[in-house]
Amino acid sequence: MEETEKKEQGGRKTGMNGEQCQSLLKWLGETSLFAGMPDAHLQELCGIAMVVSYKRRALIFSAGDPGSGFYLVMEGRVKVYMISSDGKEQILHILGPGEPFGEAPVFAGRSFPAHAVALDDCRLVFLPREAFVELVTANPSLALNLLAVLSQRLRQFAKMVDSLSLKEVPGRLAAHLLYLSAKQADKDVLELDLSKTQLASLLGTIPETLSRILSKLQRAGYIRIAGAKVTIVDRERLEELAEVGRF
Amino acid sequence: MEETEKKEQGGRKTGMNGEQCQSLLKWLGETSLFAGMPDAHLQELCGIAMVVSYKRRALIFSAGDPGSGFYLVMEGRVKVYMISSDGKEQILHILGPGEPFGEAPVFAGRSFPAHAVALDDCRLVFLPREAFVELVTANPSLALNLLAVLSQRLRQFAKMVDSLSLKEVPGRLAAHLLYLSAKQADKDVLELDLSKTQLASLLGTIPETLSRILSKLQRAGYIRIAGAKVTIVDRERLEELAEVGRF
DNA sequence: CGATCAGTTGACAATACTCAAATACTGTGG
DNA sequence: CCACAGTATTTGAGTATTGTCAACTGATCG
Repeated sequence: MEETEKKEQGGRKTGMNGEQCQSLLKWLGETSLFAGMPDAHLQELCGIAMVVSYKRRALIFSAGDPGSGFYLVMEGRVKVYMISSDGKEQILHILGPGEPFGEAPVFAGRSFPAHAVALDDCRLVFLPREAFVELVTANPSLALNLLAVLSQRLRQFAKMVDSLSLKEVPGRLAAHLLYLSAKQADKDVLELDLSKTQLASLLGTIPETLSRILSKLQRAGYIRIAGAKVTIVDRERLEELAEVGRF
Repeated sequence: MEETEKKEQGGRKTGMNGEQCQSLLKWLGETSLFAGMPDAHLQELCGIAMVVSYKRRALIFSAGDPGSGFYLVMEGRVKVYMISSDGKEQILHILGPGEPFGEAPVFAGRSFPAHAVALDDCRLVFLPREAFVELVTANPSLALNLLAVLSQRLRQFAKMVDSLSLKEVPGRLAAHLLYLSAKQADKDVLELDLSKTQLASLLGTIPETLSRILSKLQRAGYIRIAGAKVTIVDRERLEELAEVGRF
């Protein structure tokens, strides 16, 4: 079946033939969440999994929506964020292939605490709550993987809280640039994977402020900017800045 | 045995006789983490658990310490916090009886991401990692409880990030007062359970700023302050303030 | 080609932090 | 029980960082 059928918010559920199911199984087995799970359990997982597609900018869920399950990113990137009453957004996470999101309502509370939209055209795996909980119950190693993922995320949040309250924007920016640098192959030439407006939201500030601080860092000889390409000129001082948190 | 023996940082391990072990078992069974666990497993748990005492202000662990296990608060309160390079602190959590802390390193990473100190004289249960992981493996319902606790904490953090970046101090303070109000029996007369300095740190600000904003709210007729006692005078407007985030 | 949106820059305002000092509070040793 | 030392809390004056508003440029997309 290549047929697609509409799901509420623009998501499209794709039916699977046997072959597609096989490849899904293989893919699931390679995610950190399901790594090391016996094939038999992966089979079951495939049985309850649905592949859904979202176009760039499509809303995946909103804060307050009942969380009937959670998602795993296959392709594309997803933004999880909150909005203040006057419309300003704070990005909580950007998730890429292999990463799960929306798990919180599966185990605690019953609704999503934040909003999620597709940053690119996306393919996601949706895992419905009940079936998934059964699977966790039957499968301790899955539970341990999950606990590891959530624990890791708690650490990230702790760092985020720390840097929001203890560091000024230049410090947060420096830390983010170094984070990108650590993730990439070319350690000194970074490609910003987000628009500067989105980056501002991730850093808890606004585009104007980010723009000013980027030029300030360039003038001071820390970095060089060319559109979305940022070159680290003086890594030492950038590290110092990320550490101290102020310019 | 009433004997106590020193543990590194001022913690004292208390040996148990059979009767004490029974009461520990009963207590564990009543925590949300271990609620619903069969007695047999609680027995095992008791076998690996150690009760430790910390005096007020004693350091329980520091960021970077290897996490050989995690804790459960029996009596007293514990503060989990981070420190900036210039010595300012940001409180991440205040934990009371029944609440676990330090779980992250058990499942992800190997070291504590934050510091923890006793706010009062405390009794804690310490659960060593290896033994505990085995227990989780053998006991799916424990895993689900744990997942619920971590998910709940993720929600809290999300809110914290949200309010740190999207709301100003008056908004965060208002939200906190309403939170206290919701937790207490007397809905309108609140007893601040933290010193104002500590409350400032929890709200991501400094004592001077908190002090000024408290008086500002009092002058504006939102609340009345008498030492550590805060009376909510105009709940509606306080809710409005917590919502909008600005004064 | 016009329209919308992302990014930049300037002028200004607001919020919160720093530093300093006065006062109140706490706990401890005598 | 008092005196003292060390904290907490409050207030003032000044500063700094960031947010707001507005204008302008340049890119992108129908």
